[in-house]
Amino acid sequence: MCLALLDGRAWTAGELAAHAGIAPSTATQHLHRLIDGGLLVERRQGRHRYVQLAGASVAQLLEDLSARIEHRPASPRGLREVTANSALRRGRTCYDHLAGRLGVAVTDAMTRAGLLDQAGGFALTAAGLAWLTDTLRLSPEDLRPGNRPLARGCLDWTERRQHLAGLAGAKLCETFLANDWVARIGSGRAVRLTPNGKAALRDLLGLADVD
Amino acid sequence: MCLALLDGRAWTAGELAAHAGIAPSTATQHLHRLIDGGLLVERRQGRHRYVQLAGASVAQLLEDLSARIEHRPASPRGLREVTANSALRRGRTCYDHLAGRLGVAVTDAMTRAGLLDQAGGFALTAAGLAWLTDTLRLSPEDLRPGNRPLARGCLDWTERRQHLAGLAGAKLCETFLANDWVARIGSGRAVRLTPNGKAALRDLLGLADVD
DNA sequence: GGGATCGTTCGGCGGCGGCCGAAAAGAAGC
DNA sequence: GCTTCTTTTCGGCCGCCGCCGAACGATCCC
Repeated sequence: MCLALLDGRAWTAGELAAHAGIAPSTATQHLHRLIDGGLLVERRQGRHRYVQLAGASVAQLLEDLSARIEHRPASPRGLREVTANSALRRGRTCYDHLAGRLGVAVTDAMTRAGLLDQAGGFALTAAGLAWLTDTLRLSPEDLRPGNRPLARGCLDWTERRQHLAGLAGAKLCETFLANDWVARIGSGRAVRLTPNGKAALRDLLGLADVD
Repeated sequence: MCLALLDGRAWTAGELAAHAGIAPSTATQHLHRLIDGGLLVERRQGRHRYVQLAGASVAQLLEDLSARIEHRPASPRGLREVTANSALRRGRTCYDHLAGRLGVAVTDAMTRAGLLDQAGGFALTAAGLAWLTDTLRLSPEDLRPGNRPLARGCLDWTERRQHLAGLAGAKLCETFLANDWVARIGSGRAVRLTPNGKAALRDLLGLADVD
């Protein structure tokens, strides 16, 4: 259930129970504990109860844990699973930022352009901050680091490389979705690059051949 | 046992059993699992078996987990514990780098001096790298980031702020210990700043009043 | 209001897992 | 060789914990 919630969206208790293959009553117990422990927040809406990760720090912790555990690919069976899997590898959201080959490609392009510093750790450069506000038209208020860091590296589960996370990563993903540069595939966390997005990446970051 | 091992040193199975208040046979079971899971490495030496965290990434994971769990101070009882506790708060090692008020003070001083970038994330600046090699005389080969990042922030358990971790943090701590700028108190992870260290911090970082 | 859907509460079952003690194995010192 | 010390192996016990089903409550839709 935690891994499912790593997509950042709100799930109902029933969805999570079905996803995990357990009885609804069992899911209720677990969700209560996770909420009591501060890992999840709930939002009641009619007869549904939506639960969601309590914040970016919880997502980070789960990512770190899963990165350590899941080094074996769960051997997909059948055509459906294989295509779903390859879509996930190509591009997806990771909590609230971009991941997969797409996420890593954007991160690397930003690093090449001097917008990110991956040599001394993981940080947005002054040029990077200016790029977000001037070129992408993000408001500086949105990029004020509160208790969440502006930029941080998140180990990509499929690429085994770091991609951009943190506040900047979230706002970047938000912008990509709002501009229709990427679009969600179905209801999952997989995303695909639109023709618009392809052009934007080429113009803004000199990124030519992203599949 | 994991928390005890977070000091970065090697413990014997018996020490860990006594520390955790469990029977030696029980400790053996748990240590086997931790080793099988790749979290610990062992080194057999005579009739002793030393175990140690398998690396910096394990330490980071445990730090992150403990930072989420231990927000309540475990109410020290008696004079001994209070003094031990205040020593830990003043300065200690956190796996292989400096922590406590001392660690945070050094990190902040480096940030003020433009050696660290904490605004855009957490990274060593070019000036910071030069400072480590030229002023502190660290060899550039030692600071080549392999799979471990050069700099990363580690949430300080007592200060609730970030201090410098990663490769640079480890080498910095190593240098401080080698130059006798800090010295271990007893056999624990607490450290104290020596008069030499006080002078060095003043000269190198303009850090005046560290207690 | 009636029926369907979703969620929760409660009781109870089964099994896993943590724990220990006793005994044995390995290593050091005499 | 023997003793001492540390660690491991093996059974076995106990308790917790995860699981479910059934009943109930809540909500929406017709």
